[in-house]
Amino acid sequence: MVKYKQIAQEITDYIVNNNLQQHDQLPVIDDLAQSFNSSKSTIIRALDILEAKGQIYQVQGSGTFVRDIILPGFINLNRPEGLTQTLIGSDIETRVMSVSIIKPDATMIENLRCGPNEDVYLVKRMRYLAGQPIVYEVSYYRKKYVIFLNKEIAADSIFKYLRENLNIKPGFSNSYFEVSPMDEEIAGYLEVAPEEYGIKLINQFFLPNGATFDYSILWYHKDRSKFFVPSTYY
Amino acid sequence: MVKYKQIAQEITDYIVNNNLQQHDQLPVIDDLAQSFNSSKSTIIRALDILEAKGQIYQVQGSGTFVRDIILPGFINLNRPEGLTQTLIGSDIETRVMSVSIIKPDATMIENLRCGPNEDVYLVKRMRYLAGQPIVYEVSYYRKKYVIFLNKEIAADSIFKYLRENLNIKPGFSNSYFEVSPMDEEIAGYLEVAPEEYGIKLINQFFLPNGATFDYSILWYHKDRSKFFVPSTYY
DNA sequence: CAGTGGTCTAGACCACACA
DNA sequence: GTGTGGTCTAGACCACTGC
Repeated sequence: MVKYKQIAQEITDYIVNNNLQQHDQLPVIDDLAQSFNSSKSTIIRALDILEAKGQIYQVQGSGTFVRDIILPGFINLNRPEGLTQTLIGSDIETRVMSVSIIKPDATMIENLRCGPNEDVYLVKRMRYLAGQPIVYEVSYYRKKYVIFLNKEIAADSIFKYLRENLNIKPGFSNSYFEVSPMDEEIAGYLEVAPEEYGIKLINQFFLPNGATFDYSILWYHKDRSKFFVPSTYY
Repeated sequence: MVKYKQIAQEITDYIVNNNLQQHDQLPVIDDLAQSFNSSKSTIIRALDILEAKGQIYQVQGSGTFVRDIILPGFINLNRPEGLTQTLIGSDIETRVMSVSIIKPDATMIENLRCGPNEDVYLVKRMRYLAGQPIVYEVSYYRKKYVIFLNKEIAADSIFKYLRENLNIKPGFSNSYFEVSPMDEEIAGYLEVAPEEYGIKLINQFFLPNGATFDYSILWYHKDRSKFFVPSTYY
C-alpha cells in the first residue's frame, strides 16, 4: 500500500480508536507529518482522501475535524458494494438461490459492455436482516474478470472475495434507483403482497481501468430500507 | 478562483464543448500542463477533483478518460442542491407556498445545530416538472447565515442566490432517504391519494467551516422521480 | 500576530500499459 | 522501450481564524 493511503487508513483507525465524534479536532498537519515521518504534502494527500470519503472536513486557519457518518441502519450509497460493508455488525443472513453461467442478452451487453459470446456469472440471492427479508439481488459478473464463483462464495460477501482472493477492486461505480411495483415472484421472496412497491437499485461496477465487471439489480423492501449519501463540494 | 479549480472547470468545459463521450481520452498530463502553463502537480490536482466528482477516471500507464454521467431525468444525489442544478434544461416550475421567520423546535435545534432563540427561515415550496407535481419541499435556513430571503428569491434557485448574492457555498452535505406514506396534506400537494407512498429525502447542508446552514425535508412523487449516485473508490 | 490549512512548483523516481 | 499516470518530497508563499 502506498504511503498516503496507509496514513489515511491509520488516521481513520485513530478516529475510531479514540472514539472521536463529529466536530472533534484532529492533530495539526505538521504534527501528523512528524508522527508519520512524511512530508506535509503527503499528509494533505491523505486528508484529501478522507475528505472525499466524507470522514473529515478541513477548515483553513482553524483545523481538521471529524465528520461522523456512522449511522446505524442506513445503507451508504457511496459504497454500494453490498450490505456487509455498509451495515457492519448487523445480523445479515444470505440465502443463495442460484449461481450459474450464461450468455448475455441485449440488456446485459449494454450494461456490462461485454461481448455477445462472453461467459457471465448469474447470481441470485436473498438477504435477511435480523431474520426479515430485506433485499433480493440479481447480479451479473463477467467471467473474464471474475474467473470463479460458486454458492459457497456467494453465501458470504462477494466483494470481499473479489478483493482478497482475486485482487479485484472497483475503481468507480454508478447507482440508479427508483420506486417501482414488484412482480409476483420478487414480492414473494420479500414476503409482501404482489404489486407492492419496492426500491429498485441498479448498480454498475467498473474496474480502475474502466471495464465493467458487475451489473446488479437489487429490490429492497421499502419499509425496511433507509439510505444515506454523504457529499463533499470542491 | 485558484488555479487548479479554474483548470478543472476548463477541462469540464472542454469535455462538454467537444462533446466527448464515456471512455474518450483526454490530452495527456504533460500537454495539459503546457496548455495551462502550470506544473504537472497542479494538473494532477485538477484531475483529482474531476475524478472525485465522477466526471473522469485515470488509468495508470494508459491515460485519462471521460466518465459520462449526464443522465437525462435522473436526480444526482451527489449534488443534492435542488432540482435546477441536477435536472438542467428541464421544464421546472416552482410555486412558493410560504416564506416566514420562526423559532426552532427541538428537531430543528438538533438538525441545524442552532441555538433555541435563533431566527430561522422556513420555506415551503412545490415544484413541478413538465407541469406535473414532482416534489414538496420544507426547508429551514439559519438567518444567522442566510441573512435575507423572500418569495421572489425562493421562486428561483435558492442555492444560486446563496452562491451569487450571499457568497455562501456548501462545504459538505448529508442526505438520508426512505420510502414512507404521506399525510393527507402532502399527498394533496403531490396530487395523489392520501396514504400513498412518497420518497422522503432529508438533506443537511454544512458550510465549509462545519456549521449547518440548511436542513430540508423533501417529498418526491414516487412514480416521477429517479435518482443517481456516482461513486469513486480510493 | 501566531497558528493552521491551502496553493503551487520543480524534480526525482516508481508502476503500469501497450506495442 | 516509450509513454502515461502515480508518489513523494522540500520549500516558498498565500489565506484564513482566533486570540
